[in-house]
Amino acid sequence: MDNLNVLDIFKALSNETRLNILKWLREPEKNFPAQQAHLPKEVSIKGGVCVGDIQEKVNLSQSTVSHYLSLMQKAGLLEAVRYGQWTYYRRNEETLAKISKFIEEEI
Amino acid sequence: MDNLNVLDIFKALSNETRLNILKWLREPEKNFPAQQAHLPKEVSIKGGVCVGDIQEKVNLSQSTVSHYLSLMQKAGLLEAVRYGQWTYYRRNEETLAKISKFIEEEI
DNA sequence: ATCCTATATCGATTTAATTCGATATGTCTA
DNA sequence: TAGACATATCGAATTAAATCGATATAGGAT
Repeated sequence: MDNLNVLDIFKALSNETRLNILKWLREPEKNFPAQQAHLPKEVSIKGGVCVGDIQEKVNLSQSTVSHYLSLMQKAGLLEAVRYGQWTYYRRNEETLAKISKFIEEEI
Repeated sequence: MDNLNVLDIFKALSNETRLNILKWLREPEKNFPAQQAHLPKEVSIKGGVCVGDIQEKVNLSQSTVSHYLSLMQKAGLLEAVRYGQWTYYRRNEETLAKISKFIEEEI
């Protein structure tokens, strides 16, 4: 949570599926039709999509997708919110903005 | 030369030494004292540093450094200018700018 | 307590990246 | 043309990433 772990971020971005996940999470409603179906109306995890919905879309094993999401979270690209038995992942815009700035200013 | 090869770019950026090389090439005169010592005064390869000077600084084998530079060039992060027996590598600012924009707008 | 479902972790296998020393290529100089 | 450098490429060894199925954990429902 502290400073950017630039190497882990670039490693996480070096994979087509993971890039797609990030891209799709820009517009969760559009890309994940069943989005937040498990949440009661009064709860909302803005921009969050659960692991199962993501897995269905990427067509890789459950363990692989879980691993990918965990990698991205550790790199700071995603944040996770747990609701009941579901984990909702959403973009961490702060890191995305920082890494873009980092390329402009420090690389 | 065509469009961004985003995956190759991120892979190239996923390595500390390669990141350092890019960073150092922002200020070649400062980071490579012997910079362009082989060039006659009337020739200038703006921002370019030869493989040997880079190798000396990173302290990896000649073949590894050559390979790194080639990777970065193929990814579009560097461009190479040959002068005599030397190859001068310099930053390709266009790609750097594009990748930063890509993160902002498309990931 | 038991079962079901969602997600995480483990262990193993396959595939890709790192890194080297040796060799090839290309250019300059004598 | 031969030798000396600078750089590139090759082949091999080691290390890391990708990916899976199986199993563990944790919450919800009966």
